[in-house]
Amino acid sequence: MRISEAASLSRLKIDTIRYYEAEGIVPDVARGSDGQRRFSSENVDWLTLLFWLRETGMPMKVMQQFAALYAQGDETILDRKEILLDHSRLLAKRRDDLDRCDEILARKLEIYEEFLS
Amino acid sequence: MRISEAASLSRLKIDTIRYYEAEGIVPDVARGSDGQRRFSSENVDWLTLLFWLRETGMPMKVMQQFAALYAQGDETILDRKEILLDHSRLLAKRRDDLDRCDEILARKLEIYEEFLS
DNA sequence: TTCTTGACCTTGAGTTGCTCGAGGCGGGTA
DNA sequence: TACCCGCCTCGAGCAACTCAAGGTCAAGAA
Repeated sequence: MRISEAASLSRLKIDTIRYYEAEGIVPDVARGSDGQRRFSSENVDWLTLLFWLRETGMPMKVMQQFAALYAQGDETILDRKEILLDHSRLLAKRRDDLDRCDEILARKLEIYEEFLS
Repeated sequence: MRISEAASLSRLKIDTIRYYEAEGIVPDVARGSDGQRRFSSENVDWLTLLFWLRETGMPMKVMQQFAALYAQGDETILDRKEILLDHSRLLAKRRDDLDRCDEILARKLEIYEEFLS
């Protein structure tokens, strides 16, 4: 498939996909005889993973590491597992942040309500 | 208190506090006779709120709006309430994102485990 | 008293991660 | 044939910091 379809499936924007490819975090994107990118469903799965990792705060540098490990093949699975476990710890921290912010908002809103009544 | 104390209490970095002030989202920071900033505990409360809003993804533009409303006084409380309610909807969306990403990570890790065993 | 240290100041440049605009190519339709 | 559409590359622009350079001032050591 072409880039627009890959974009809507992965949720990444077209520009972002091209940028990621330039940054070397999307391996093996084929090109048609017209010079346009052709994405396999494997590519799309990868892009989708990238979307979620980035959306939840993984830095580019880590994604680059992750992609480099992926490109090296199966013997790097332990390292990749470490990266994903680290990220899931980050997710937990983010959830705490959200809770904390929710509390603060609730308190502020309560004060507003008091004022408005 | 001085900027370093305000920073450690609010969790913002010193540079970020100065940047925020320059962007007009920290109202009324006093200066001592030495030209250095002096923060009141009100200032720190405000900075802390900014920290949590930003940490959870509120854009600068919205924070600027929010700060401008705050500076105008009590008759803007309804507008400020709207902004905070919007933000709390954003928090809910973020929580969904985290859950979604958690699922994806769990699935990936499962595949890794299968491979490793 | 002079010297150094440390916290603060301003200004301007650098960084990250996109995002957009300009200009160009090739394939399908009116 | 003319046009539109989706794709391409390259380079600039943007948001939100972050850091480096160079300067002031107060307090304590030599």
